[in-house]
Amino acid sequence: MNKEDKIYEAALSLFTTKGFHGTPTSAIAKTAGVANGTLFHYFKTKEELINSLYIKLKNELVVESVDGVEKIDSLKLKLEFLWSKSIHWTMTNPKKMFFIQQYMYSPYITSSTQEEVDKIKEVYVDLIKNGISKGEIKDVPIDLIYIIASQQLFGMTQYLVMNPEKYHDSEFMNTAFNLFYDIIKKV
Amino acid sequence: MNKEDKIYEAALSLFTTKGFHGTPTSAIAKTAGVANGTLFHYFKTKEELINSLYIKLKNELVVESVDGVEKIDSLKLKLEFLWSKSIHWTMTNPKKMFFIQQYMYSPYITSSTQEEVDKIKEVYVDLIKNGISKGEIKDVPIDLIYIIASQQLFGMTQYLVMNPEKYHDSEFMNTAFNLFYDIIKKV
Amino acid sequence: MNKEDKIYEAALSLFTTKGFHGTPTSAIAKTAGVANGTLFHYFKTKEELINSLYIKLKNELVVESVDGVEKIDSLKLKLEFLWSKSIHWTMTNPKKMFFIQQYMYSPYITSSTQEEVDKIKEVYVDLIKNGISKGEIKDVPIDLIYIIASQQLFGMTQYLVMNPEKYHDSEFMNTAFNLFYDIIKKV
Amino acid sequence: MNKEDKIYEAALSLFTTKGFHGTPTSAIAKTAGVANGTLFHYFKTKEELINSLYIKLKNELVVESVDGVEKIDSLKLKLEFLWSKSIHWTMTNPKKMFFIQQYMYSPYITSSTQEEVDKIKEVYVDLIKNGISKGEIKDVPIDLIYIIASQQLFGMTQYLVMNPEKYHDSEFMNTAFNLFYDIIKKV
DNA sequence: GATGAATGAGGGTTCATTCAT
DNA sequence: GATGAATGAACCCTCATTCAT
Repeated sequence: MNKEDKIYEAALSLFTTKGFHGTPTSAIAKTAGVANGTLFHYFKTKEELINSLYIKLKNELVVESVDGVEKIDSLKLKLEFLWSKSIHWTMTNPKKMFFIQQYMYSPYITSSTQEEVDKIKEVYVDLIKNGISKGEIKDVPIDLIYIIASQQLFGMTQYLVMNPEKYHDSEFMNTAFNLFYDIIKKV
Repeated sequence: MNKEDKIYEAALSLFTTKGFHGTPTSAIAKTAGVANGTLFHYFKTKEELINSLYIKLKNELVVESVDGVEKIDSLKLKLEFLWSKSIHWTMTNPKKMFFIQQYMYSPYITSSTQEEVDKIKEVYVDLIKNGISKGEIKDVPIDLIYIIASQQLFGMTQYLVMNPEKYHDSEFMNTAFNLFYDIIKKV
Repeated sequence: MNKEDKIYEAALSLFTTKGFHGTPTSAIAKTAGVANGTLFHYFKTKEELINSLYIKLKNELVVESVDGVEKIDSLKLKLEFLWSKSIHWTMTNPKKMFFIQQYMYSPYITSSTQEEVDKIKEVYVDLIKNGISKGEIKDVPIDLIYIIASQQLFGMTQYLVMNPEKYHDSEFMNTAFNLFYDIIKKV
Repeated sequence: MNKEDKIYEAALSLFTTKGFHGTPTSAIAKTAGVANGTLFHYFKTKEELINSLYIKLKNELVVESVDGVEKIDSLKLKLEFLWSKSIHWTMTNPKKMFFIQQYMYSPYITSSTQEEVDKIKEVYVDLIKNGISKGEIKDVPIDLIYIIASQQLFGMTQYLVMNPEKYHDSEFMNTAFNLFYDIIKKV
């Protein structure tokens, strides 16, 4: 792994377990196995590091979830595809999802980062808009749908991380998806 | 107001706007109008302060939401009562709710605090159990229901804080509650 | 015991084990079982407390050692009497002797305290002068004799505190005294 | 001089004149001409600094006193050599000896430091053992001899620091050594 | 690019002392 | 006399960041 990625990895691990201010840059450098100053070659400041990491992970989540969705026709199946891919990513990378949840509303994440991340979510917003215009999704403000859907997804991932055996229980996972889909689908 | 409460108030305001480590204890003391050392007379450490504040607010939310619910019979109405009281508390104390959401998963909140707070949620868990046994709520793991319901409520409060005019739109609020209730009610 | 003495006792115990600056006045008050402010009724400052304690203990050592010496005639026996009484006081009050040794050269003990304590030692100085003029003690500067004799005594008490069984071995104690007396006696 | 040594030098000077707690680390750094943080680059804590300094000085005293002693045959001459070299070191470095005496029994010096320093004294202990077995030194517990001999030496240095002109009075110095040697030599 | 010694501002916390009760 | 809440100056130490190598 190159040094930049080693730094990302160390930062992810330490920020989630010790918090932003509980993690000295020296500890990140040590864990990453690089010199103290090296960190500042790749990231101008500690804040730049956490913001870059945040964007990187959000992107990763979306990119991995979205890959292949265009081949599916039905809206419900598209949503199920995205939902299960997102869940899969979380189960494979629990620390990453935990990081996202933890820093989502933190003051370390700048508004410019928020804006950049907001662009990524367009993929989902378009899908919802489409669903509403086709009458498959409730005609409720898109922001609200988006917020509630993501919160719901986060809730589910939290539950699965605490009860990982359920992840392989396909009956449960089916119920779980419906718990998600029922909120937004038009009756 | 006594000095302890003044410190709580200042801490709430500063922690939500500047973050935990962005808030020097000196700033809290100054805002509270007390001497620096006084803060440490009431709270052994800065971490003890944020944990105490967290417990206090969680308690306040539950106590104020629950007050009066015992007079209601129907489960759905009970839930609506709790839901709207919770929303009401949030709209009246947006900073407090924001604080709770922001620090919920932060490493500053110790596991012993989490345990103490978990006791409070028993009120809700009992209600859900009851609903399940009466066949009014989906027979899904209680933990899951609880997580998803609270996440959903948080999502809604976020939306309302950003769009406060909707709070007085009773049609919207009705839809909103159903968005919540539909997830958990047995079909 | 009255409060002043309780404070002295607590201070002695804490100053020897934790040091002057390692002992908050609050800890002294707590150990003494009095209120924080009470300490400052009896001693204007923390420094006044340690100085008073030092003087008190030095006095106690001399007073208890000297009591009865006037009835003895021979110089050697007078010295043996003082020596064994001093050793006895140390074995009975090891903490007190340890305190004296520890703070003897510390900057917390003011020069005015040193002067006051120096007056006490006149008893011994007179004895030495007398011995020199009678040709029983080496004709060496009195200051030197005094310093060396006390250091030697301190050395012996240290050894006895570490090997308390020797204290009851009268043969050893006899040798020990001669180790002391041989230095100063004229050959 | 390198920065570490500058810090040692400043610490020695300030600790002896102002005491441990009377010396802020900031004052040490300023006197040493380095930045505040630099001190903590070399010594994790203020306590580590004083302990390192203590060990360093004790070592220095022994190393400088012992150098050359192996070329001497007679026990008495060996002792005289060590004694006068120790006195010489003290007269050349009075602050250093004062520091050692002042902190010897202080609670800042940890027991692990004491243990490390105790190893150094083996050189002297071997000499004493040897002397006892050859019948030249009194057959008294070695610990006792060691304690008393060092206390006596300390006493002498104290006297000489207060009366430095005596240091060049060879008759006095001769008497002084005998005052030391008489205690331990077998009659 | 990589290093790590050096920096110094900043912050949490302590604690001797005061004073109203 | 006795209390203990309140004070705020002072201090140890941390740590993001720089820069000469």
